Amino acid sequence: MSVRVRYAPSPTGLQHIGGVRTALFNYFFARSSGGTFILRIEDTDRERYDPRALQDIFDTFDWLGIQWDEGPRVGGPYGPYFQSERTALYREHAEKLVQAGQGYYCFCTPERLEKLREEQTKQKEPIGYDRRCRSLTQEEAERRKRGGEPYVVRLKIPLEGTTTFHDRLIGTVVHANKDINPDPVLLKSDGFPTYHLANVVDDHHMRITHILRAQEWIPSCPLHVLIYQAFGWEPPEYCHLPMVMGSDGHKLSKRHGSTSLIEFRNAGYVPEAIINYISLLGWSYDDSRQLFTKEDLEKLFTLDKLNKAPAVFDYKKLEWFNGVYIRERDKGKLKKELIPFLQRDGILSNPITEEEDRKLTACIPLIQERLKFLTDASQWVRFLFKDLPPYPAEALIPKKGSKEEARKSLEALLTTIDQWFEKDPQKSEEFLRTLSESLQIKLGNLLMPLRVAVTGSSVSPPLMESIQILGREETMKRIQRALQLLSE
RNA sequence: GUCUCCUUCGUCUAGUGGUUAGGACACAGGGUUUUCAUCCCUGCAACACGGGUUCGACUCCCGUAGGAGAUGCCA
Repeated sequence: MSVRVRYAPSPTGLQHIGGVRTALFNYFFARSSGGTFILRIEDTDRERYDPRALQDIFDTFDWLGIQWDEGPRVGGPYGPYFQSERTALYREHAEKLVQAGQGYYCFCTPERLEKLREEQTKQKEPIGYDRRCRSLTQEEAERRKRGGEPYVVRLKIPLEGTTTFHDRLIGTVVHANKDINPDPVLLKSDGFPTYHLANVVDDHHMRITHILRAQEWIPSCPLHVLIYQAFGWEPPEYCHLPMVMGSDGHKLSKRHGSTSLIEFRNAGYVPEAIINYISLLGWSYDDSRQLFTKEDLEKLFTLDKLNKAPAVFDYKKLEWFNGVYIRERDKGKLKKELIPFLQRDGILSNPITEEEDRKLTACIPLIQERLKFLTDASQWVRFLFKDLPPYPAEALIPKKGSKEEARKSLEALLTTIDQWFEKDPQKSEEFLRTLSESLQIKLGNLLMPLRVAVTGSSVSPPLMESIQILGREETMKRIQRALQLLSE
């Protein structure tokens, strides 16, 4: 039987690291085993539904380059792939359970349940439904239902015995039925199913063979198995993935920093880095390999190399991956990616001018290996496109140098500009070394004032190459201004 | 409270009875370099604890401790 797996997000919030990790593992498992990857939208919570969250799902996976074989936009033989369009199916199944005596109507109001919970908390009793409506006679229940009283459908959890499921990673897990959530709601009073019902019904009808999801679902797994059993269906194979934690050991969330993919994208992360790093959260290939492209993982991913223990999300390591992928990027592609960020920071016009485009192309090789994030580009290239912001005269003086030395350096450089400008780098450097010797100023100290004069900072891309891009006129102007600053 | 899961360097991990416990990130030091970065070298640092089983346990079993997750008409 060929593998069929799904990622089933709920459009109630932005796609985050944890969800995307689950999606990726499902996707890679499908690809590496020649199976099918399905996207199903679990939009059964009408209260929390957010259309922007739906769009975010599409945007996120488009950005990552992950495509599903069945689901929204592409369709498939087991659609529709929005649960909100399948409510008749769930209602029908819930009804079937009631008729079979596996479920029952419950008329308890949210207020009563609220009070019950309060009471249980106060008495330090286990919290859960007290199964009041379970003992209603069928006639009574039917009568109240027909009378228009709001109701939910609950599952009859066996009072005794145990429920067992097998997990590919964890092994066999046994729960005592008395410990399972007492008679969970399957169908809400608004006619929509809860996660438990919709999930099981769809996974069965969509012929899902493996369920890869986070370990936070383990506690509700026996409940799902019970639903399968109530319908007389065979449950799929389970594989509960280790959770992703923040640095404090708690489930990764907002307060740990950026968690939604859109944030990473806006912060200048590159999709290759995200995919590579996330894939190593709870999975590994061997004892040393770190670098994996999406294509690699589509071939190499295997459930056997999953880890059981939760993994702490390390922003530093992600950062490293980001640098790696920026460095090995095609220059043309990098340039295209950089433009929106540079426009956002007001460095390039929108649309970009020919002159800007020429300069940008020239400076990509200068900054590529210096970027950890796409957003870093602005600080490196601003001086090439914009006037220098004011800087103090002291900035022109090297740490182990004097004002006089700085002045001398700049004057010498200004008068000899034609001898080091527009020459090949080697000759230029040769000249500057000679100049530094004749002035008795160390090369570093000779060039630092120039660097600051031209770039406005003591940290910059390679100087001579930058100056080539800046142009002779502008360079001279900046040196003159620096000299003026020193004489004030 | 109850239930379930988990436990190797600070972090991600390799390891399936006999290893100087390996790699990566981070950190520290050094080299290359006109700054920064890249690159290279070196260092740092771990089997939670206690019992078994065994000639021999990081590896198997049982406890303890610690951590996490779940206990909704959210998923």
